[in-house]
Amino acid sequence: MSERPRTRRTTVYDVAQEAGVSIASVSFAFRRPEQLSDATRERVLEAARRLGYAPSASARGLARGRTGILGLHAFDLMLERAHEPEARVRALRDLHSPDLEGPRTIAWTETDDELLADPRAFPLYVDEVQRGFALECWVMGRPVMLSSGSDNDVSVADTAGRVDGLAIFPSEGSAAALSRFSSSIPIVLFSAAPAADGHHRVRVDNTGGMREIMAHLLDVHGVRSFAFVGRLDSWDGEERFAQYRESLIQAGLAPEDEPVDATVRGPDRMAEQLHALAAAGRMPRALVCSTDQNALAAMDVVRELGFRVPDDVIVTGFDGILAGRLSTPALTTVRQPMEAMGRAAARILAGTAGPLPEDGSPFDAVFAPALFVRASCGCG
Amino acid sequence: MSERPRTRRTTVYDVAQEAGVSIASVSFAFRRPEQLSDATRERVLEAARRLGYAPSASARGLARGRTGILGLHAFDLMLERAHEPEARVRALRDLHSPDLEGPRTIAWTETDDELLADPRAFPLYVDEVQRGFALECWVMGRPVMLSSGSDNDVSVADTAGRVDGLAIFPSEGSAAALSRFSSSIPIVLFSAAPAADGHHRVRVDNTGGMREIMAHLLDVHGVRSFAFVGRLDSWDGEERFAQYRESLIQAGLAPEDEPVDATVRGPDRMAEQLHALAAAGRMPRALVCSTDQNALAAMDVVRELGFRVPDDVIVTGFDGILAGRLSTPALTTVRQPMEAMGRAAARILAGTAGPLPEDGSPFDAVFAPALFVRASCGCG
DNA sequence: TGCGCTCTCTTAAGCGCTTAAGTACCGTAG
DNA sequence: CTACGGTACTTAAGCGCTTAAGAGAGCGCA
Repeated sequence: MSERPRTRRTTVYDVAQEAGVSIASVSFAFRRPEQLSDATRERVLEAARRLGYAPSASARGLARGRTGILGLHAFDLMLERAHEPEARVRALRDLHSPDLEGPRTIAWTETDDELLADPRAFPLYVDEVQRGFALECWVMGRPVMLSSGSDNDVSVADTAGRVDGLAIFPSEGSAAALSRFSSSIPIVLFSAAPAADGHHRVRVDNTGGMREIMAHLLDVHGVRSFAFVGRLDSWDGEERFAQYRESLIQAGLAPEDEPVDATVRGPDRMAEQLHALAAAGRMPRALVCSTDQNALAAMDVVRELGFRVPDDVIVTGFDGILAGRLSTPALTTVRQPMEAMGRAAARILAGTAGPLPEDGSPFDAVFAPALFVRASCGCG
Repeated sequence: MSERPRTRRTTVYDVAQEAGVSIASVSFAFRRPEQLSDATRERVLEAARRLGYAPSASARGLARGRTGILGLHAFDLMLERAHEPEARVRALRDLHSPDLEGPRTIAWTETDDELLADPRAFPLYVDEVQRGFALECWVMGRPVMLSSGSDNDVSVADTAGRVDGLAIFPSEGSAAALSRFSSSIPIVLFSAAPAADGHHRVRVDNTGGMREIMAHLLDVHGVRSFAFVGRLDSWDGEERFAQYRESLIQAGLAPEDEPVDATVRGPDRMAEQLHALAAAGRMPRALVCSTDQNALAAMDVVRELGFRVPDDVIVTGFDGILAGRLSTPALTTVRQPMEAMGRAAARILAGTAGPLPEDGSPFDAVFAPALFVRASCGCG
């Protein structure tokens, strides 16, 4: 441990003794100041200040039955991110090994900088949503708890036990684990399948967004050969792929049955598949990607294969993260109102989101995205 | 309220009854699995799963004497940010007024997008530090609590009562309020004055960083007329201004006594002062700014006055935020290893930062910054 | 057969608050 | 002088866990 022996925490008992009152009066001094005479209240507060009294949130939470905290949970956020720019993993380990000691200067290299300030690693979709969530909580005067963990029951239960309400970026198998808790605390799932589990939903209109992208490519650019890059392991991915296919069918084109697999974890199959398409001389005119991250990765691969973007191959994204605005060419995409979605989740959990639907069903807040036409499709 | 009547929280008693064991066994099933027979443990866990049991963190925290959470607190972060791009304030209010209701689509305008995705508002210095802090906590398997509030005693005490350790971006008057708690929980202050209060410090080498900037301007560009833009309301500001003056004196130049005041709250006096300098025909060759945010604001004003950057006036920053890389011209600045600093704070609080200095004094981790020469000084 | 040991599980005492209910006191009305 | 109501404060019972200490069963061994 890095800490010297600490003095026992100051409690209500200490303050009560110091101020010559009962512990109830100490509690009242903070929670119901109007119930005490000015003199007593001041005496108590002064004693508390003198003793460095910090009321135990655990005790308060236990007595009151709620913690006052709203939580935002992401499954394995760390791992997902650690794997992406492969170098990140190294960075994490390195920071673990050298012990910090005493007052000393910690050197820092440019390599680290390039790594740490990479907009392709931060801020991503979750970061912007998280920011909205946190801002809204602060406006309400509530602290926020951010957690990340695997989607096993224990981890989820543990998180659920710490908060009055929980917003979650769900993972593939987590829905079942989550529904279990929505009877005791409100749960908001971002971009999750409709469920009879009683949890609320905050999501973007994937169908509308994808329809806009496809309309732009079909009508403005007259594209007739497509491929979809992404995964079907999330509700967002499924909806986007479904509308992609729908749009092609409407246009009289035959969509493929499977997307080009763009996993961000494990071996990258996307490059392999794009290479295969190129080798077969069947590289499509447009790559419609499920996310901006997928799109940026796809652009790299496509260029590696000797194609120019957008001249030879058009690439589009989905989400509207900062990195897509900064890339060359800038990414044509559909932007989600991420901060607003985070805020909405917080308000739903806090119970300040307005009346529930009449029929007693949970909230299902669907946000409209906005098309941003930029250079990666040949416009702008 | 937005919530339907919720069922009472499931407790150890419920699980114990369901599984036909004592409450101690329920606790052991989670905390000391090896002390139970496989059969019993499974029976308990199954019952817990069936009942949707989420152990109360409040009760656990009370019984154990610690919460397991590390906290990061910023004073009035909201206000500070709300004031900066004036429009943000409006954005916040607007999001409060319209009630979300039932399943419905929430429209979203381009105006909002331009506002919300502005890199000059996010990510800033605190965001990058916060990210490092959160990542490190997650690596350790701990949740993070983020809070923001005024620097009155009650707010600080309240936050301190929720966590096992607290990292803080201090405000001007908060030091006194904070030192009071460092005897009961470890406290890390970012960029704070040395203090005998027993709190730890994580900071950047302001002196070294400013010396590098000044050497570059003096030696490479031969600048002989300067002004410093910033505030002296923080330790960082003080140190940077002090070294700025020192460098000028070393170069045989006479520094001014007061910086150009670049407040981000309340009326902006910087524009006024720069206008005055320009009117007097005394606009300096280089504006050395205390932060990147100050520098970006200064560039706006300088250009408004008809000067070109860097041709007429050189502008430099400090921090290395993303917005400075994206501005035109890109900002010559000194970059702090913000993520690493956030990580260091988390490790110090968790007690995994290595042994304390022999003499029992707290940690004082000083990070070396790195000079990034870009276009705003005429290089790059 | 009895003793001690291990393994498994239970009993029960808190942890530090909040709060309903109770008490003491004072001023005023009857 | 008593009755009464209001104010200011105290008493004491939890809230749902953790954990030290204890109990009981089963086992090996003398």
